[in-house]
Amino acid sequence: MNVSTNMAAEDATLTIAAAIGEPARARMLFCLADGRARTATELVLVAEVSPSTASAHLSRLKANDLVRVVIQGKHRYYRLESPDVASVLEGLSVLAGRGRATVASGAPDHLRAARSCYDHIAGTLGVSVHDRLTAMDWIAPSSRANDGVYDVTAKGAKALNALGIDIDALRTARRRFAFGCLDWTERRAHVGGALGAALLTLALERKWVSREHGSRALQVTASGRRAFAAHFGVHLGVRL
Amino acid sequence: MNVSTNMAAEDATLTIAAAIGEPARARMLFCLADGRARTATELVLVAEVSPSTASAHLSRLKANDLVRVVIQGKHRYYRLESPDVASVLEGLSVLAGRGRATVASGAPDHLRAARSCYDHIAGTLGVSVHDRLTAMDWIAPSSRANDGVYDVTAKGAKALNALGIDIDALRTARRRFAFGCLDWTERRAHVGGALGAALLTLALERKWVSREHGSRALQVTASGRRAFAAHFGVHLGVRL
DNA sequence: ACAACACTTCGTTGGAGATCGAAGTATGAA
DNA sequence: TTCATACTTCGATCTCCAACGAAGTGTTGT
Repeated sequence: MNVSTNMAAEDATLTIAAAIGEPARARMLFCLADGRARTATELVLVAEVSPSTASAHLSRLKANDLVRVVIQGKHRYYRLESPDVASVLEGLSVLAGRGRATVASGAPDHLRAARSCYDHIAGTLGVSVHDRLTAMDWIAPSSRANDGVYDVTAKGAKALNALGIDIDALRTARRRFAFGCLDWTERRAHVGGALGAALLTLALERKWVSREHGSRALQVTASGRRAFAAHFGVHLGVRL
Repeated sequence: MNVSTNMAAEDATLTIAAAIGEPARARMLFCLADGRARTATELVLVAEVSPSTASAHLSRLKANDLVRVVIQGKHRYYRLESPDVASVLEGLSVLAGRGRATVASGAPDHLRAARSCYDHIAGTLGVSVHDRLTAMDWIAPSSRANDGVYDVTAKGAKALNALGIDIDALRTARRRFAFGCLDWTERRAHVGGALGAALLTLALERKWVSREHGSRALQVTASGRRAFAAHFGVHLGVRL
């Protein structure tokens, strides 16, 4: 039983890796890595293959639980199945980058500083926000330790509500409320789940950050710089 | 420049994924995931291919910096290039396991509890040891924050030396002294690097844990249970 | 009802790469 | 020296799967 389950697990793992390791599929996945959903036609364009070929690729990605699809009228919206997929993608790219580009010192600065991971904020900005939220006791590891899930404290709920985040609404969402999402480049956690998504949405709405076209990079605006300092005590130095 | 580097990075990442996503190569990598080195012939056996085929696979893995080889006489010892490779392997297997086996609730218990990751202790045991070492102020994040690297405190050096770990020797080793190695199953860090390896070696020597044949699982012995409690304050309950 | 669009399914083709055996190099052992 | 072992390189198959176009299903708009 031990060996056979091991075999099966290795098999499934290998299949996942193979699914990622094909140019057209990889392009699609990287395109979805910012957490936004795209139609099949949009993915046809980034994959640079015919619609029929793209369709085959997408159904394979779906079969392997790497993407999830929601049908809306005559459009099919594809998105990553979970933030974990984005994390693994990032892990692989760290491995890929280490060989020759150690000189370049990790990711490009604008990507290190702030970027989206799935639908929340990652990079040094994301990690800093996570750390401040923890330090200020706005969020705390949930009762069941070791599973990386967070709860919002009473103090945190008050403060976040004041910022315009409806904590109660978030709690009733079907997805995990908040969890520590591992960031490969930083080797630290940032806030994922419904709360993480709400924070990114807030930051985009208030124009604290803006998405860079066709990239996961986030630009922190001048007002955003002030806002992160005022609300969270996160000071984005010019360093790095 | 932005787009082109993005493309190149995606290309490299995709190549890594493809390298893992081939049955024979995946079997080799999983075999090496416990951090021990094996000869090419041993890997021929686990890959279940001819020597010539295995040779081609190994040179590809080497070209992609997934494994490193050290030639010793007429033997070639292959080992994973870094703990990061093992981590990515684990990340992929978490993705693979999530689809159908959510019912089985993550990894098998004996793997969750204690296992080797590369050459250090992972699983709940590894995470607990990491947390206790931090809580007792034996290790602390190094001056350059956010890079996941740890230093040993004076207090920690004394205590670890008393346990038979030669801290000074570890410091002169070419590899990183200690860092937080991300554990996908636990979503928490355990101690990696030279210190992590030394801890596993110590635990094996003193028979606190024993390796399970052909698996990364570690069996905690009765005396190990007592030792982890006495030396580190890690109490391995019967729970889970 | 009909046309335009968004995708998928099917059947065929083509090419990359996994495989092997045979032959070659290097090390160690008798 | 000679044989055996450990591993690689080379050249030739062969298998798998990505690719496409053509035809199908389903949805929206007019």
